Amino acid sequence: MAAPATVPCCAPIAREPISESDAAEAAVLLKAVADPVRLRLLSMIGSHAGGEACVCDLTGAFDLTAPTISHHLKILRTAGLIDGERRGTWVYYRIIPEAVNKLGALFTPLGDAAPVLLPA
Amino acid sequence: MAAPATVPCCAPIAREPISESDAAEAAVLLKAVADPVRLRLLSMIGSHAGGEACVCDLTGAFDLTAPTISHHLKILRTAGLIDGERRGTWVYYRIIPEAVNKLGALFTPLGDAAPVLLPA
DNA sequence: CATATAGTTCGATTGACGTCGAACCAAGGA
DNA sequence: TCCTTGGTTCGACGTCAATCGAACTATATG
Repeated sequence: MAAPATVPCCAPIAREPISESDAAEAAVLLKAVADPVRLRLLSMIGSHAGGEACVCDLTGAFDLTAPTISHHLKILRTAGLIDGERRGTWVYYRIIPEAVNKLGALFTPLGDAAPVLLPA
Repeated sequence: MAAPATVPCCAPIAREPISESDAAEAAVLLKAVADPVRLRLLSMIGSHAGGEACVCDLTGAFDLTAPTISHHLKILRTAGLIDGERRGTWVYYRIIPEAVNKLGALFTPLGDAAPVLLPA
């Protein structure tokens, strides 16, 4: 049998030294997520029914003012982790799965994380 | 046959809202890794022959002074991502696989990342 | 003991980040 | 048209974080 070309050993980051530019790129994504509020926002958006959440669904969960929540959402959006769309009175945010997968791929052995994120 | 109890859909963080305390805990880990220098340090340590790297192997790769590298290593160590040990003249750092796996588990679908990190 | 080398700790500086209040824009009724 | 509600942008403030030079600790060696 064909021996596996690469032994499935460690997380990609622990297999070979990450390049300077890859590190910079990954750090942007990680910085966006390295905050308790943004982590919860991301999680609340991703796990909300229909795959999207209105800002009004989010603010209530925090002891923070609306501008602050908006600020954090903007950071997540700028990093490419979420996308927002206005429909009538409300603004709805949705997760961008590829960006989340990029994060997982950094630290997870056996690279191929399931490409599925939304059932259809 | 028994249907899978949970459909392997999305990253854990996108399956259900992360708790406030879990978010805080994860953010500590993520903050430690959300820096290009520390990301590269972690990667260089993890991918170095023997699973450990001397500080002297690391400093040369950066345009930073020794105190700064030491500072970043301390942050990684405090976060529980690496461990350091002095042997004679040099100090050797090693990755703590469980911590890295925790990071991967946050963003990777199908939870069970391979438990293997070092061949033995 | 003196000296050299490897790393860390300390103190200071500079820039980035999280937060808020106030002002502003967008949409939907009276 | 005016008012209300939902969100964002702006400006400012306080805190934290990255970096450096200088001083310090630890080990080895002459």
